[in-house]
Amino acid sequence: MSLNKVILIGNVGKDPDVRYFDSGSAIASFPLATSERGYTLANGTVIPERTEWHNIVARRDLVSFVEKWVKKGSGLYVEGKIRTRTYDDQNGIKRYVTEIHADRIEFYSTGSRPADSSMAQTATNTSNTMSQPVQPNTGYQQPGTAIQSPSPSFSESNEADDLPF
Amino acid sequence: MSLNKVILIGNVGKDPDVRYFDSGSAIASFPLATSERGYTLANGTVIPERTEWHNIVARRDLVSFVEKWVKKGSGLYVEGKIRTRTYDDQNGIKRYVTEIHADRIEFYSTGSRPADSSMAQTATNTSNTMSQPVQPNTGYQQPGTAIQSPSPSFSESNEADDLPF
Amino acid sequence: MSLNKVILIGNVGKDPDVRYFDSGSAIASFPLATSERGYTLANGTVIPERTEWHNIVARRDLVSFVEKWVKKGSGLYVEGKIRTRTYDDQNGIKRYVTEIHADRIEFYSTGSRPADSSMAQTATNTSNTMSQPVQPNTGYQQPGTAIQSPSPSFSESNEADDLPF
Amino acid sequence: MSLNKVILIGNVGKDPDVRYFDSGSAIASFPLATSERGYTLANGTVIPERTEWHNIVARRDLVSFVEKWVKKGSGLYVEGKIRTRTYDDQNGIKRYVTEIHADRIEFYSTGSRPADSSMAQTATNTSNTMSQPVQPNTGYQQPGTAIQSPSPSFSESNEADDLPF
DNA sequence: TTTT
DNA sequence: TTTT
Repeated sequence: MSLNKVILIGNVGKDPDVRYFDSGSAIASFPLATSERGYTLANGTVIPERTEWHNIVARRDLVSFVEKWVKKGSGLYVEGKIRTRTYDDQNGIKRYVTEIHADRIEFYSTGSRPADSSMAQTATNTSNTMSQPVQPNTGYQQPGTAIQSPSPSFSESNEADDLPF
Repeated sequence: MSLNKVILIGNVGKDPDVRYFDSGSAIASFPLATSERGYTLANGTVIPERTEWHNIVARRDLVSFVEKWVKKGSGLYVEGKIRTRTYDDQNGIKRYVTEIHADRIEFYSTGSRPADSSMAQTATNTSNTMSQPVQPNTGYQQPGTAIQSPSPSFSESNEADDLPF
Repeated sequence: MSLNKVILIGNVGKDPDVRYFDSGSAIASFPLATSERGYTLANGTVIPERTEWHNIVARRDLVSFVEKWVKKGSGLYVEGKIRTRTYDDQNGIKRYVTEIHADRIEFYSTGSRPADSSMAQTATNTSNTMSQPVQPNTGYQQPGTAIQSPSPSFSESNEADDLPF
Repeated sequence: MSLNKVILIGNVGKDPDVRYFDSGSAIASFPLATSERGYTLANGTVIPERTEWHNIVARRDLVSFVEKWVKKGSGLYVEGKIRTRTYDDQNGIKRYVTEIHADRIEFYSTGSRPADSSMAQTATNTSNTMSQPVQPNTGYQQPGTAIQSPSPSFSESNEADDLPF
């Protein structure tokens, strides 16, 4: 009887941090910015642009995707849930930090070039016929794709649909 | 080029706090719980239930709606955006708090009784033919309504659609 | 530069239809009802309840989940995208049918019993310690779970999070 | 116990059709395209781009917004619910058409110019200090705005927040 | 019929 | 700390 759903489109603030644990699991995290454009009211009041920073946390299959493709500046579509965790800071004071635990991460092309979507979508689809990105971290690169309620990056994206309709 | 969207269904943790300002504006806030049911893994590991608390903030027209109808225990559907603000605590330490700024709040009946939705939906609809809730805060009351991509509580909900289809 | 996202919570209208193809692929489909509660306007006009029927289509991993667990009456959370396809009817007239292609399907308990969520969540999690539903199709059964931006039924749901936080 | 929610980002296929009724109500409708980018599978299979057309229906306050600002080519963010209605075609055959009844419509800038968002947002905010678009239908114009869980076009968008935080 |  |  509960729903906790977040949908974000924004830009990555810095290269993801990826940590591996002895258990074999891993976690990737990075900041994502969403921006509300400023405007001016009828009475002349200027409402400035406002940028919101979200702490994105990725686990399991999403870790390798993030590690391989997500960079500072990447334009992303992120679905997930809100989680607030507590920790004690250096002064022993209880602190709260709210994070978005991602269930889905997709590139969201910001409009410009007709990006090649195939290579970034599937961890298992490495031997495809598409050209690989040559200099993946040179500024604006986005293996991006349009999102149609973006299919799960790993389980469904690039599988063939050999169905009669 | 940005999207910051949150959709929650959960229960209100305590009666809302409503504050009025000299400017004439007002703000209502309350905690909302969403719960992830626990489960047991194949290997026997027990994953306990997990409850997430969200700080909901309502402004403008939503304030009077919240003040009038939302109580501890209310089952709500909330749409909004994530905002993190900072403040200095009593020790002058910068603190962060993440809130959900609501764009839409609707009652979400948790299934049981065929609740009467009309009275809770519209601030302008006070003289309707429906009975008012008598003891609005006695436990499980929910003026609730099913949600069909719930229409804005105040601008669209109970207006007649005198259209030919 | 595109988004096509649907989120539904409703009830299954009849047992799913599952079809298998020579290629090895399969498809499951079933109707899902969402209901808008009726209400009475201030002027006395009665707006009746309205039920919307959605054609849900599931593919790949979701097929076996649907086949095994989804029944007439099931309360479901469905995420997906809208797709309209055309076909020629028996009179050779072009017809349109709009479907929701599911990316995620979860049970959504309608409140009542503290349902046991584990068994319905993971196709690979059959040997867990939880009791199986005995009479899975006797009316109100729902292996259901609360949804926290429900994790992918198959790729993420019941995996252990052996992480330090 | 129901949710019927659609979120779309796409482009308008042709200028909206606006109809007025004797009752004083009005309705606007237009097609919106969302596109799934094509890709090539590992085995060489080419999956072509796929465009989905959605029938958007706007009522009440949204009508005047649509009439004034939405044009063929406009990049829009649309929230609403799915509705399928029936009608008898010229041969007396029952036909179905699925529409998206919009609860919210916002411009979604496709990246390029730093568009001025103020004028398109609020029907009541006509005397603001922002310049009005001079030739609103000359191709690419978009009064657009970034969307932060976009605030209701008419009830909340450009109101001042004269709150102390 | 739109966009990239 | 990102983008427009």
